[in-house]
Amino acid sequence: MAKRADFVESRRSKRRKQIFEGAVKVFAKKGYHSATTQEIADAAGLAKGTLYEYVRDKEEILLIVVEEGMLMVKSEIGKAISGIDDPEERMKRAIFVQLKFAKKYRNAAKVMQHEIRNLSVDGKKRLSELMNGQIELLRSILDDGIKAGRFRKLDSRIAAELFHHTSTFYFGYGDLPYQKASLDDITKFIMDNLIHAIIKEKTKEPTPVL
Amino acid sequence: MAKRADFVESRRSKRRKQIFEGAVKVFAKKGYHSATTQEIADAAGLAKGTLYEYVRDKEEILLIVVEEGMLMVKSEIGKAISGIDDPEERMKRAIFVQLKFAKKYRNAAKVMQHEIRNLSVDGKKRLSELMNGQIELLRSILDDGIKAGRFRKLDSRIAAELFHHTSTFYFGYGDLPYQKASLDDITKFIMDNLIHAIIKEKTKEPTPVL
Amino acid sequence: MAKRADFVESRRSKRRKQIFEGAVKVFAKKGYHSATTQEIADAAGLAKGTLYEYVRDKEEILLIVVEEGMLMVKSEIGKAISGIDDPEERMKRAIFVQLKFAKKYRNAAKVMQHEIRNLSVDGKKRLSELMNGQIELLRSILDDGIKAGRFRKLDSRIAAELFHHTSTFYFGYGDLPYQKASLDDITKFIMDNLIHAIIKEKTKEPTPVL
Amino acid sequence: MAKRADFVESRRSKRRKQIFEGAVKVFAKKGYHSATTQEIADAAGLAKGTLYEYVRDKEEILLIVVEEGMLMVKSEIGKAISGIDDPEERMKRAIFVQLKFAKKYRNAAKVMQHEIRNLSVDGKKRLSELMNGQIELLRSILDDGIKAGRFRKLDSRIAAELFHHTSTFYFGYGDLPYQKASLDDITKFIMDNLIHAIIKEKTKEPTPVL
DNA sequence: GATGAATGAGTCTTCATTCAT
DNA sequence: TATGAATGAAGACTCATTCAT
Repeated sequence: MAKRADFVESRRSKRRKQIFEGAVKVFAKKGYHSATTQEIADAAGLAKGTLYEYVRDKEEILLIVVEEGMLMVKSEIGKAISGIDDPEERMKRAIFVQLKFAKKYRNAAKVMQHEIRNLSVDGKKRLSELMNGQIELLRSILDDGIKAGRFRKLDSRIAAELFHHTSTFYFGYGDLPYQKASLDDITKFIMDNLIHAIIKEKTKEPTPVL
Repeated sequence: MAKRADFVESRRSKRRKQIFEGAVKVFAKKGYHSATTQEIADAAGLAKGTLYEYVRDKEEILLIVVEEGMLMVKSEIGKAISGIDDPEERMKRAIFVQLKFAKKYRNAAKVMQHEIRNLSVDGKKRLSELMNGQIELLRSILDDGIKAGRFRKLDSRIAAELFHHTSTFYFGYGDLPYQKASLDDITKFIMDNLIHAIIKEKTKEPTPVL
Repeated sequence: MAKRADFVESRRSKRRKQIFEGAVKVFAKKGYHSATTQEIADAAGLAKGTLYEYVRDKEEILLIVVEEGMLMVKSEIGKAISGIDDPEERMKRAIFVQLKFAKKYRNAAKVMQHEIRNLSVDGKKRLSELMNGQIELLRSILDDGIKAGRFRKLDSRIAAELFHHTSTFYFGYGDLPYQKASLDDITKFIMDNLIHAIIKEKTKEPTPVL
Repeated sequence: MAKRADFVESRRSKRRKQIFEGAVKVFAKKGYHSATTQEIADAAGLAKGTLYEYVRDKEEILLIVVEEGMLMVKSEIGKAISGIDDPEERMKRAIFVQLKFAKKYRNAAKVMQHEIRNLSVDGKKRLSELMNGQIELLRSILDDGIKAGRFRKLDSRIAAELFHHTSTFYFGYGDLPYQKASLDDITKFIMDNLIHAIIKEKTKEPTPVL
């Protein structure tokens, strides 16, 4: 039994958690570039030097934040749609999870939306796979719905990307003065209306005369 | 005839244009924070000191970029919908202009989407008004369509904000490796499908017998 | 008759006067280093470029201020002591002129006291001669008084330098929060007390008994 | 025993000392404004970044220099007059300490005299208290002497300020070409002559005839 | 002569990263 | 491992001086 190694590993993961939570707070308030490693270390309850024991450089901190956030959403979506068969319901739930996540992890979400572009090429690649996984999940839901004749015949990949993006919009909402709607109103709007973009309307066929 | 003043003014606006174009290039490639004033000056064909003759600080450069971009879109939308009455057509054209703009001024658009949050409170306020104007334009189109019974009865303000945001999504598209769709495909998708989120489906009323 | 040359010369001297007055205002408020040539030009009612028609560089502006100021004091002292014979009276008047000058040209005085050290070696030499002339004037008054048995036998050169410096103290007075005495009180103090440092006291010889 | 805290504190004060000594050298040679932080850091034997670990900004460096200098003089004066009762002797010693200090810390003194005006309002306030303390010390000596009938009845506050200033004159002496007297000669002059400005001359009272 | 736009060298200051303890 | 002092490269901004008009 690799008790020693386990102990080491558990400390590492505890530290990563600390860093994630500290960094989310700081990034959300000041953005990636304006945040200093000192502030992140403080928020994480670590010394600046210690930070660098667990992280190659500042970019890796951003990567931790984004990855950790993605994994959380993905896992929650998985739970939310398991056991559900109806495509429309599955789609709605998947979207709803993203919106719910935005409320709970507003800061991480904000960071994810805005700071991805600050990553290096390598960082983007590493992240791209995660986002791709999430989008493919949405896509599979859409494809099922199309096959079942419940959704419009559309490019499911693009639709998935757009839906994914729409929920990120929701994440950063409120930063600009003109953005005054409540998050709940936006949720409702998306669930009630945007969904029509994909659902095939049941056009009431004119009942035959006679 | 204030010839002198005119000359001075025309030079100022020429310089602002130079700065706009230089800054757009640099911001698009490196983002606001990573761009240096030296790089912007170089791209604008000005000396660093000259830059500061026309701009209070780095933030004002960003503001110029965003404002100029907004004004361009606004003016193009205005032209595109003038003389058109049909709400659906107006809406489609408004969206199409935004998408077209994204192709032409890809860099400015990218900057607008990503760097707004880097503005100071004052800068955000100044910008917020511009964005608000644009959103209100979309909203009025939606309201007309709702009144005419062509659009679903929905919260037109939120719808306008979402549409506005959706087109900005399009702007930054392509930055991440997984984003492989062509811009034309996305345009088509939005025009063909997303529009259903607002259009009231024409349930074919049974034509009256006789 | 060199009319043309005269005209040119009169404009030059008019400009120097403008520069002197503008620079005094600006230097007094901000000090030599913190003053910009733009501010000086503005205060002088000239364009920045025009300033450089009359002045080699910024240092020469300081030189103009200091020289002009010195010449003014010197000329006023000359007038004040002409026709007076009593050494004590002459000394008092010389000092008084310096103090009076300080009230009238407070700004120039402040500048003179503080910014001389900012001059280049050449500038210092040029100025040093002027100050030296003023000190020698005081010294000659002191020497006369010593010869006449009215002043203590002291190193008249050092005494002159110290008196000269004492009045410059007066110039900058009030800049620091603790300096609360009125200028008039200080004048009175110097005239009434400091003068005893040089005057030979008439020790009342005990009148012989009988 | 707070050994750790002590160690930290001792390093801080060691660094402040280094900065004080480096800055004094540089300021004395070039003045506050012309000195660069790089030069100061070099003179202090620190990296530029390290400088800013111990100092908020350039102004604080000046403040350190002036404060440290003041404290040194104050402490030396205290030692010099302790145990002495005769007012004239106390006054002479106080002055002498200032003069002696000028020889030993010529550079610091020069800086103190010239650069105080470059301080911000806050800096001036902070410093003003220190100078005030020193002046009040001189004043108390003067007041004692007046009460004892040894000094002329004069405004002791103004006298203290003037004496304080007179010794600062001595500090910067030698900068201008015309200033050729030796420091020792000036010391002698002040001790022998300037003191008469305050001392009440002993008019030999006729000894009562029995 | 007068002007003020243009220039770029020069400065302060910040902050990611290293490393001795 | 943990720490935080030390480092210096990098960047925003200023301003004396020049020069085309």
